[in-house]
Amino acid sequence: MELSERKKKILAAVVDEYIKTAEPVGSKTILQTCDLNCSSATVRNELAELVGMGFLEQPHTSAGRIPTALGYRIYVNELMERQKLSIEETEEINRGLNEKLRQLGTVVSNVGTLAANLTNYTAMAFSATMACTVTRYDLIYVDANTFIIVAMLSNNSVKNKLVNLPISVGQDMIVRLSSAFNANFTNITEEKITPLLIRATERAIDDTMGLTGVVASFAIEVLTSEKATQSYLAGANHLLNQPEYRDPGKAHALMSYLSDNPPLQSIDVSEISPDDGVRVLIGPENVAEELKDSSVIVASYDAGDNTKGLIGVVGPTRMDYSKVAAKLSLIASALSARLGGGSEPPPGLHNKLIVKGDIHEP
Amino acid sequence: MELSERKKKILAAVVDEYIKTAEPVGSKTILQTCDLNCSSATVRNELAELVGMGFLEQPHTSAGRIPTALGYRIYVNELMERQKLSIEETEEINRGLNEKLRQLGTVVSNVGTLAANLTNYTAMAFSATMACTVTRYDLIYVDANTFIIVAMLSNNSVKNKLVNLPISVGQDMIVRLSSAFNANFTNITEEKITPLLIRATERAIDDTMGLTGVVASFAIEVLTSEKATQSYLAGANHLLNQPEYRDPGKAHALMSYLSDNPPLQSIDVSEISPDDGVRVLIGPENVAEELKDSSVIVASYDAGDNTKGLIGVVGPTRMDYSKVAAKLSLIASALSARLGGGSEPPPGLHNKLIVKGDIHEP
DNA sequence: TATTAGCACTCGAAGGGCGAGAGTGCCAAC
DNA sequence: GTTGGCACTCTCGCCCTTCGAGTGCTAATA
Repeated sequence: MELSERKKKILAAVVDEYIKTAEPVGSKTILQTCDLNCSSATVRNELAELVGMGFLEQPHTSAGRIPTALGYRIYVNELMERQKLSIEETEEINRGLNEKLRQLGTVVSNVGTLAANLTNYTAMAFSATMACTVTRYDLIYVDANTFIIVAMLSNNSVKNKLVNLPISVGQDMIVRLSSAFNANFTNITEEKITPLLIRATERAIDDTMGLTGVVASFAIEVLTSEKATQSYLAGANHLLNQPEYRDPGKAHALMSYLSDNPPLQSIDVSEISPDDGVRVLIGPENVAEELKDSSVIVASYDAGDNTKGLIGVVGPTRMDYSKVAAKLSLIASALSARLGGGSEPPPGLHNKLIVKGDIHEP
Repeated sequence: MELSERKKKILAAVVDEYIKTAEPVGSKTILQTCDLNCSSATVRNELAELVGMGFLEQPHTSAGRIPTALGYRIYVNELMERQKLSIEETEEINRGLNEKLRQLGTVVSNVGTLAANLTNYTAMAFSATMACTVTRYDLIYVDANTFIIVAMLSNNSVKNKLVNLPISVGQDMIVRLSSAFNANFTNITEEKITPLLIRATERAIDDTMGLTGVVASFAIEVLTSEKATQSYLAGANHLLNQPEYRDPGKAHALMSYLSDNPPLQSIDVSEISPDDGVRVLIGPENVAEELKDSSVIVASYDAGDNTKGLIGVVGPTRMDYSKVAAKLSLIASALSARLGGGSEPPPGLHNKLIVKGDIHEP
């Protein structure tokens, strides 16, 4: 079914206006915002037809019109003008990214906070890594009671741990331990590190003190955590900005849902539009009951090293799709450029050398 | 001014009841909850006197009484029975701590989430570390284009970074670099690592490729980040549970304040009661305007390695002081035991060995 | 046939009045 | 010092009315 040019104009005007004011918009208001050469009566006729088609609805017989989920969908797909971010806004995002990424700590939480701040909506960040293995162990002998485990992973990140022993251990033992691990524990996934393997190694290197077990459980812990997904909720306060969450019950329900089950998990990455890297889920298009009258905008980024990340923003269906989508898209692609290919040097570091990998903190 | 035994009983009853119901409590209700051998009229007289003394107030002439900030203060200081947590509750906290600490990642955010979950209030966690230095550098040669920096800090944590070089570097250079850093860059604070020192070292080891700079800036970054404080807000949704934040404007204002300026920063650690390690700030006792009608309960823990941490809980002045204080106190001391002295082995690891320090992740 | 002007109509939001109920304050008696 | 009793106060919830924005419809018009 094709919409006439005028209907499109009117539908777009309703959505735009409703996004701004959160109140049903009437025929007169439409006349003021977009210049159609006709009277309010004509607009009313058109509005009535749009209601019939399912793009608009009226809360009460004599109120203005508000968009339905379908209406928003048409708007997002065809009608809305793709926002160009102003230079200031682009600058702001880049500045934010530079600052946030320079600070150490989990990228995920920083990105979440950043997205929330920049869009003024509640944001979630999410990242998942594929299974990986340890490619190399280094055990650093510190003193008779102390050594450091350093493990290099297949995704090029490095993990370490300081181990204090209640008894003395010779440097030779550490060396033996190290070569045993490099021989038997590299390039295997976490499940392959069995008690059997540990027992065998202990016998092989004559380890009576359980050192093998310590290093092995470190490896298991690291690999498990690497597989684990991280998620983060930021800017919950922005929810309360929106009049549709005026009812504390609703706000509470949604917020609790968001803190417990980050909805980004259920999003199929393959469905993200390839051209701008953004996906919009409007109201009932969300599977979760709690999100049926909210919208979610998601962008995916490539965090390098086998890791895919998602950033999303949650708000009322009456959301500034155009602006938020533009911002998320920019954030995602800037992130991919910084974290992903590694072709660009990370900001704020020597540019003589390509320094890859992150600083790790406890 | 001394309160009669009966006045104390009545005041306690009012606070207890109001904490439960959030509604002004009348003389009859008091008679039901605590058995005083007198009539409601007598209670009314006592109530009137308590109002006169400033411990209670009435919202309207003919409503029941609610506690004033002063009333809560007396209650917290003298009246409330120090809750003994049930075995189940203690278990729950310990289980929570074990799980949360086994998961990798920042302790701060986990502790915050845990406190929020266990108390059903909004929680904040905060930690600050004293200045520290690098005590030892190890540079691990991986291949001609790659090496790993491992730095041991004076607070016994270990940091690392993987460096990729666009050009080849010999193993001998890495060794020279390593000994130079151990000679000149250990035990100095971040400010002492000057361009001058870097230049001098470069000349000394014949480094024309800026390697010294890379390692030095890593050291600076690590030391700076170690000084930095972390803070974290969790369980924002619990705020909306409380009827006093029914008004979305209020809820929003408080939540925004909490996300932007974690109020724990301003808390003077020295004022925390030494016996249970908890401090209670009631309503107007808070300096921040936004917290004037909320209460904050804070506990401090020792995260070991020169690090002090705070966990706090924010809620309406009508807060379950007794239970929350007990829980926070337990969480804090359990945390101190685990992170602090190092006298106890961390959970879930070999108990043959004392393993200290954390696993670090990107 | 599409558009317009006009008019009656509908419905929600806002405001005022009313009754019920909870709880007090006070007084006189014990 | 305590008690029973009674009049008083104030809020909350309810219903009613009014007001106004915006519609739907119809008949006239280009």
